[in-house]
Amino acid sequence: MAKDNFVEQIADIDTDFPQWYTDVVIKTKLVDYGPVKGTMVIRPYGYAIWENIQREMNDRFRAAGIENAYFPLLIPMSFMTKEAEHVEGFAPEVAVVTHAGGEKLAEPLCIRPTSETIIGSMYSKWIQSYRDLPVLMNQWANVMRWEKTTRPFLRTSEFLWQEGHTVHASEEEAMEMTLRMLAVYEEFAKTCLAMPVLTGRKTEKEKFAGAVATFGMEAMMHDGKSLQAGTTHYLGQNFSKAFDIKFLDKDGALKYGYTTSFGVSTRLIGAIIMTHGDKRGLVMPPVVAPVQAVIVPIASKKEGVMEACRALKDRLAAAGVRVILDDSENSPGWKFNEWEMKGVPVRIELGPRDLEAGKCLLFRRDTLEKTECALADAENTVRALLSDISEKMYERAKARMDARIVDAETLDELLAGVDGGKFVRAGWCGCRECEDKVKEFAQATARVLDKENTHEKCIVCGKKAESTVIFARAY
RNA sequence: CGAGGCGUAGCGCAGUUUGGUAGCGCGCUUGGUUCGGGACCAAGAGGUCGUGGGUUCAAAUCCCGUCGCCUCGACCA
Repeated sequence: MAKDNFVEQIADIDTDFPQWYTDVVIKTKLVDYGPVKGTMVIRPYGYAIWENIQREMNDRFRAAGIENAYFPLLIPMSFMTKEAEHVEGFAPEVAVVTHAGGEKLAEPLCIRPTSETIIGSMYSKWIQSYRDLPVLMNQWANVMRWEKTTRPFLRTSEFLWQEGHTVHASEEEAMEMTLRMLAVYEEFAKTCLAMPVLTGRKTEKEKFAGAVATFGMEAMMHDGKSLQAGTTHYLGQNFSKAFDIKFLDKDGALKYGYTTSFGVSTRLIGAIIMTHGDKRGLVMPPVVAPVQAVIVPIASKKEGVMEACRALKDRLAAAGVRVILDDSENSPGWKFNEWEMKGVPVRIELGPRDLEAGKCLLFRRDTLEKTECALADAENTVRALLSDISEKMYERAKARMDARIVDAETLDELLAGVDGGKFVRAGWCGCRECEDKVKEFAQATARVLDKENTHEKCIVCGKKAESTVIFARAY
């Protein structure tokens, strides 16, 4: 029984999760490492996931009146330094271009770590009147942050993302936008990624450099660690003042706009892998799966088998299913394992015995269950199965997450919680010292502020709790 | 930058203690038999042992230097 040692390697998923993760990502040919440390080469199968995410996200942006645009990769250093907190936060991880055209540049250019500054500088030119507002734009782009340690998708030096940037006439409207996009992200995670998330406001310590308030969605990985899967920022007038984004209001007064920004990145692909993956490899949520169904012919040289497979493929494709037919020379067993590893939600087995009976065999990746399906009704059955898989994947992940959120009243309880792979809900007085103390004591950080304050006392100092915080170890 | 580990065929590794013909598994090529859970047989191709120097009749192996990568910390979507 010759086996790739991959299957054996991933057998100890629970004890060595990050290693499992890296192995799965590389072996399933989602990515390769790039020549520069921390960069990734996304291969077609991996990129297809991203394209599906883009398609779904663009639908939602369109519905919110947001248009796509594109801004430059290089940002003059002087732009970055205009907003004090922003430059302080990003300076350590910015890559800088000092030479070009064989000469030293008069002003260094940084490779965008995020585009608030360059977009802000353009917005200041484009906006004059309240009639120009709101400005609602998004760009799909790559950004670069020189990270010290990297992991494919979860933390790479260069990554792909979307960054939305909006300008509004009032504080209320800007804040409403910030929260609205947070809700869009949450709904997207649920519907398209089958991924439950916790959303809420970030603490001062965890907020975006330059923001007034940051909101995030946190997803729970298999090992109980938290992954920030998306953020939205209310920037107030910090950037509009730094970049002179002013408009003449109805009352004739010149006012600064209120801006927001929000983004999700290729990290979402890592989140999918870590949320749903199992010992056999990936489990792709149907909505963003590059391949939704794979047809594996059995005894393909037997009369009529390949013809039937091709006919079935054409029918499913016509019904809007992303389907492929694996007509390679590999044995059926090999194909089963290969496509399971790649997380294809539905496998369709079709052989001589099925043909005779006028049916085929459906295998669902999430539960590993097999069911029979009448060939005549394949389109409806497969589509229904795909949507059932999506729902069940969400329900299971949600149940898993809910079961692993616990409350704590003492630091020891908190430590025990995060040691056991739990999210821990606890009271917090609101001061930075107590937040740092939790990090020091339990290596856990405040992921989000809970929607309601359900705790009376701060878990660290015992003073009155200002809010309830979800603490967890994070990627 | 602090602490560990690893560089030998495309990938994963053995060989290093005790110097003596460059090995194994997977993958790849060709031909044949197979195909309902990672098939089998046969014949092949593929190597500056990370790199520079030293010791020696002889170095993947011993000594000194150097480069790169990985894991764990500090930083982060």
